[in-house]
Amino acid sequence: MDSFEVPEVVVLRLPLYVRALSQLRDGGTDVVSSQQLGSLLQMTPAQIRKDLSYFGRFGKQGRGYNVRFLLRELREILGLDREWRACLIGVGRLGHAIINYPGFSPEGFKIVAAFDGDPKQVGTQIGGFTVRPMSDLAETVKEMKISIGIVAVPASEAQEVIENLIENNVKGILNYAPVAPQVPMNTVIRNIDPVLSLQSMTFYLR
Amino acid sequence: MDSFEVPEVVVLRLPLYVRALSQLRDGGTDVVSSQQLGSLLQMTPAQIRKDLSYFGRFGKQGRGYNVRFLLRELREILGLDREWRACLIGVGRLGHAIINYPGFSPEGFKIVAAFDGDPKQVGTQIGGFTVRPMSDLAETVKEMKISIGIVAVPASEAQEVIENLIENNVKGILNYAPVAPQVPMNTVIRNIDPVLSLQSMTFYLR
DNA sequence: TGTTGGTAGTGATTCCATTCACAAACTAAT
DNA sequence: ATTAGTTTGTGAATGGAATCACTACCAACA
Repeated sequence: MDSFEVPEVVVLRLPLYVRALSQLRDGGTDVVSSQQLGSLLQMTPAQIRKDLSYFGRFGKQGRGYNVRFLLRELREILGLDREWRACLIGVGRLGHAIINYPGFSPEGFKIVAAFDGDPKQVGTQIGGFTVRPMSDLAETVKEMKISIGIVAVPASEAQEVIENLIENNVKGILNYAPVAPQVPMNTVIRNIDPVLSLQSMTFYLR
Repeated sequence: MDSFEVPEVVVLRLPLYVRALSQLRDGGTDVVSSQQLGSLLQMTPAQIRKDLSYFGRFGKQGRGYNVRFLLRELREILGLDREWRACLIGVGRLGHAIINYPGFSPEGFKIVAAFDGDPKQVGTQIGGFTVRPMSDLAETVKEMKISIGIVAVPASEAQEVIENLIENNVKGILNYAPVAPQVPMNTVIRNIDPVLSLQSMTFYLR
């Protein structure tokens, strides 16, 4: 698609629209205006309309957007109309929490394998999975068609693990380690780092 | 300070500098140039210099920045030169993981109390704390000088819990619930939402 | 003590995102 | 039909952030 002409900030906002639209649909709303959506999401109607206009014309003048239709379109644009298979690397405390997190699978993100570099962890049972050694990564990724890697290893090992994933053609990385890993341009990385969030928050709290 | 003239994006980057500088210091580096820091953080030297210039003049021309000095200054600017006390709301799986997460306290963020709305959870022991009922929030926040609330309750309860915190003068919220809560302008909220991250990632993976 | 190489700080510039504002188009009611 | 009231989609205008490019400055060394 013409992914390159769409500003990244816009792509980052699309999931917010998806979530809001899902709520509206569940609440029985059939049609919504950019005005209403804007007040729900605390943003200007103009921004919503402009964002959507990058991808097509989804609304009806004088009326608004059909909730179900727009939702379906946005989910397709984001690639959410199919299942995404992910593997977890690192089955410590954080890894446990991730594998048991109930929010992923309803949204189509399925963790299908767990790995750990520590031989003591390998073979143990976690959340229905047998923990695999890192040496199995290549084979498992290929066999299970894994396209996303969720990294929950200590900071010191994160870069190495991520490089390992990338070598095995995993192009999406969700990184929980408190580092800012270097990745090639064709891979997509998202960092989850609560400490960074807190550290910028305190600036405004002093 | 003159918090209002500093763009928020700049404040969001300061913690990245803090982290990189800490690593450099631990690695024995005394002086670093914006060039070096830039290649470490994957950003342009000019941006780093401009960012820092909002707060003062920390470098020496022809030489660079003294790592320890700049680190100390940035930590002070961000308010990281003191301890921040936080409470956790919600002691389910996610809450457990948060309370046991070892990354907070080395950075000066101490969780000092845990709450839950579920009467069955109240009184149980978790990570060294006795879980308190929500009715104790006001008193505990005041007594323990809590300034940050970490929200790990189901989406349906998040808005209410957050309003409760705000009413009790907690002005910083770290929200793990998959919602975009509405907060007054004088409170600072940061959302941790891995599903949103994944949903924007897939756009580029299709 | 000059000279070379390098770097910070910063106004000017460019680039990009957001907002504005309006024509076109739809609804509903008279 | 006509009209009044909405709302979209979008070019134009605005606003703000990133980059450029230059000056002032520092260190090292011949």
